[in-house]
Amino acid sequence: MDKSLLELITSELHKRNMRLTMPRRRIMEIFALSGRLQTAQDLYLSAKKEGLPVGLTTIYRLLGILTEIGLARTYLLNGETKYIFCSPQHHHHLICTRCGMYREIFECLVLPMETTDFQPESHHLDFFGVCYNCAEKCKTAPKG
Amino acid sequence: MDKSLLELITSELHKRNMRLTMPRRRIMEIFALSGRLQTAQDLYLSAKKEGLPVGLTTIYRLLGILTEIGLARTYLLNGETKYIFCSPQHHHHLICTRCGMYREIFECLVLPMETTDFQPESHHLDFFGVCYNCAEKCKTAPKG
DNA sequence: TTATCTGCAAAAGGTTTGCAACTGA
DNA sequence: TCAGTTGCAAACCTTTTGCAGATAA
Repeated sequence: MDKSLLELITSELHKRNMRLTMPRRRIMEIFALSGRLQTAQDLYLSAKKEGLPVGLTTIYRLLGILTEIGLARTYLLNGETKYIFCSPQHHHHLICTRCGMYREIFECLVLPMETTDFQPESHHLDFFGVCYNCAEKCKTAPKG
Repeated sequence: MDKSLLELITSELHKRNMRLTMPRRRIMEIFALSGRLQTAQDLYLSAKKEGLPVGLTTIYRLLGILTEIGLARTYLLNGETKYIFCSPQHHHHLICTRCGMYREIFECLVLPMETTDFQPESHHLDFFGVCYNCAEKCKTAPKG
C-alpha cells in the first residue's frame, strides 16, 4: 500500500486516539489491493487465507472506522453489504456488475447543479457496467 | 399516486405473474408520496398509523419487488437500510442528510465517460446536502 | 505504563421463510 | 376458480456488544 496513504491513515487514526495495529494494517492492505467490492466475510476469509489470525469483529470495527474517515464506502447490492476502499481524493467509481471489480476515476464528470432551495455538500457518481475481463469472457463463452 | 405510474406498476407486476393487491397499492402510495428515505420499519409504522392492517413481511416483499422493477433504490446510511421510491425515467437525487427528504432531478448532469476497457450500462448520481427547510431551521436555531 | 485493541462467545436485531387462510383477475 | 398474496411465528444470519488478555505508543 502507498506510503503517503498509510501516513494519512495513521494520522487520521491518531487524531481519534486510535492506533495503527498490525491486524488493521494487514486487513487494509488486503482490502485496498483487492480492487473489488468486498463483504466483511470476504475480507475475513482473505485474511485467513493469507495466514492472518484475525476475528470477524476486527474486520467490522475497521470497516466502521474507514467508512467514518471516508476511506471506504458502503453499497447494498443484491441484498449484500459490500465495501469499496476509497482514495482520499474526490473520485467516481466504475463498477463491474459481473465480477465486482471497480476502478476509480479522478476526473469529475458532474456538471454544476443549479438550484436555489438545496445546498449540495457532496455528490457520488457511480458507473455500473462490464469490465474488460468480463466482456472478453462473454465473447469466448456466450451464454445459452 | 399518478395514474400512468400506477398503470406502469400494474403492467410490470402482471409481466411477472404478480398482482396489484390493496396492501401493495396502499403501501406504494405511502412510500411514493412520503418524499423521503424510508426504512421498512418507517413504512410499516406509517401504514399502521393510516389504519392499514399490514405486516412487516409484506413491506419487505414489496420493497424487494419495487427494487427489482427499478422503482425503488436502496441506500445504506448510518448503518440503516433506507429506500427511495424512484420514477421510471432516468434521474438523479438530491438528498437532505439532515431530514432524509429527497427530490428527483430529470436533467442528466453527467458528462460522457471515455474509456475503452469498461462498458458502462448505467450510472447513479446523488447529491447530498441540506434542503431548504433544514437550512431555514439552522438559521433560526443555530446550534451551540 | 496504560489506554486502546483483539477475539471469542453471546446477544441483538433486521430480514427471510414456512404455512394456512385469504383474495385479485 | 385457483395461482398468487398475506401475516404470523419461527428461523436465519449479519452485525454488535461485553469482557479478559494482548499490544501500540
